[in-house]
Amino acid sequence: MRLTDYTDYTLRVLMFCALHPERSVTIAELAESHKVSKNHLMKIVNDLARQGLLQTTRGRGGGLRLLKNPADICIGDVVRHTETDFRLVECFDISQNACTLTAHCQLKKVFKDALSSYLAELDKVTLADVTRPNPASQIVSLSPVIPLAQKAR
Amino acid sequence: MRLTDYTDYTLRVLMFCALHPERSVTIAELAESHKVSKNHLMKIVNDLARQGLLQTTRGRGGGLRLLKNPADICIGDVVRHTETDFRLVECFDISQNACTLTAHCQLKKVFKDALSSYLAELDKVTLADVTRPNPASQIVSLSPVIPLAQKAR
DNA sequence: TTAATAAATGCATTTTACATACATCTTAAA
DNA sequence: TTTAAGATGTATGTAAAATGCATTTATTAA
Repeated sequence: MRLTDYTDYTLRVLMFCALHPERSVTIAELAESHKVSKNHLMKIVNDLARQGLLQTTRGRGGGLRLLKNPADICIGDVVRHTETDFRLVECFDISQNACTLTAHCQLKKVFKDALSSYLAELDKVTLADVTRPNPASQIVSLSPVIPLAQKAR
Repeated sequence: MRLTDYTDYTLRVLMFCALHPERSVTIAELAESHKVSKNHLMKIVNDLARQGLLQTTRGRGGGLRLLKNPADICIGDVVRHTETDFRLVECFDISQNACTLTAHCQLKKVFKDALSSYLAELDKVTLADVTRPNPASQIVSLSPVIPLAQKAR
């Protein structure tokens, strides 16, 4: 039970854009700073653009910009879009339900409730929440940022 | 984001045993009735035995028996054992944390909370709960069970 | 004591989703 | 008109999961 890198990177792209609202961010820049395949990011960015979350402009000086206010972008919704396969137990998929315990099988409901609960938790949080510096992170940022900057080869 | 078949089958094995407390259940029987690889079930059964949930006896007349009361077997605990990879976002794994947004990254906590919430929901339910016939299932069981029985070739 | 039955174990193979790479095209700006 | 950016489609690589195969060990009944 794990989220895909796709979801992970999607959130990072959004966060990065949210942290640089004053300028255009390029895919190349994101790929470099996060050490991810450019091609992979391309698909992610493209999907986000189709969803209306990002504005993309091609050509020199182009790049990405958030189209919505970070406070209006809900993490739960992002994850619902990126995670395509929420199949939890076989009974979920009615078309190939081979469960011979059907009469007794209440697993469906149990896992459905658990998933709802999971997503409900994510729904409480917006992009603004996860990009706003918090007390703990302030401590981290006291240390020089040079090592991190150097990492971005 | 999906559970493995391993988890799915594990729960089915437990349910099947819980539904037949009066006798020994064999792996061959489970494999046939659930249309699953016997080998796969062997590993599952073996793991359950190691966890102390099942008693296994080899040889003629052998098979499986639940060692605990179904009401004492919590679905959340079962899933915690079978799902080995709960990695949600990269930051979860400190050893290879390459997140350059660390100072601002509160994703960790968000997904940790969501996961807790997910498992907490599963913790509310026991094996006894999911094997006890409920009103809805009674309706289902009104229809003849012959088609399902025939399916088990 | 031997044949049959059932689980235990280790290794090999297949499958599948995900990730990555490659190639080509389109758009826009300098 | 060249360069920088994203768009798109296809192909390949990869790792985890699932399955298959072969052998061993334990138990019971004939």
